[in-house]
Amino acid sequence: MRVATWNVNSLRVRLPQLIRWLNESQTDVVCLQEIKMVDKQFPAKELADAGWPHLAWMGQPTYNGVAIVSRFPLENVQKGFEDGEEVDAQKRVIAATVHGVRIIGTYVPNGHRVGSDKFAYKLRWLDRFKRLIDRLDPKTDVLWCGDMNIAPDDVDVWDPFEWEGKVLCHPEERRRLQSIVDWGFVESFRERNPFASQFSWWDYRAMGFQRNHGVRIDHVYLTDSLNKRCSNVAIWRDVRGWEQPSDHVPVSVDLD
DNA sequence: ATGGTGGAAAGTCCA
Repeated sequence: MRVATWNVNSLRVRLPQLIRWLNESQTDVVCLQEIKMVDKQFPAKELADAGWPHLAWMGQPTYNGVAIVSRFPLENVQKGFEDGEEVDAQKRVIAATVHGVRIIGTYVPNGHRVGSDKFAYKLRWLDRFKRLIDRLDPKTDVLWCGDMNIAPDDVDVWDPFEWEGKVLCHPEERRRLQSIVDWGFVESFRERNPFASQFSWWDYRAMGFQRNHGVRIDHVYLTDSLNKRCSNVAIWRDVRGWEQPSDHVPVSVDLD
């Protein structure tokens, strides 16, 4: 089973690319972020006709929005935190079980600038997500993927000196990510590529992709049982060079 | 250089 994550930056604009990429990559399940549409706009028929009929989505006007697109049935779909706390107006979490694997897709807040209200929201959001993970069992098959908006280490940034202490790299967000990982996750890409500097996002501005000014902020985390079943991790860099690309590329894992 | 480009949506907000 191939499972992936992709921040599409508008599913309306990127739908042809999504269907093309699903076919070329033969991906079975993909978690999407930034679909940027309300629920009634979701292209369920188009995706079903293309061969991915099992769908869950949670949109909002203009911003955010997450979805799961699958060849296989989705069970126990969860939309949002569903933790009894105040409902988050920003739609950033969706989960479902596929063939016994609990798949959680997230669009972690960007945080804008360190010290801003948005950065404080990002840290609160990560604390709340940690509590969601704490309610699960690390001995079960859990896959957490998405646009994490955090570069875990300096090697995940094109210029770590330029980025030091800034949003995506600040110690406070890295510490929170690590505390979630410490619950019982392995970061699938870094586990298999200890020293590789490969990126998943490049700024549209200032020729970011052409100059390879990128960061690796899209990740797939696996519990130990799933990590043992993982035979491959891929960052689909070429997709960034397609016509009218998202600023992010897909990241996939293969589970035997 | 607090810029730049792209997307939603119709003047800005967000990344």
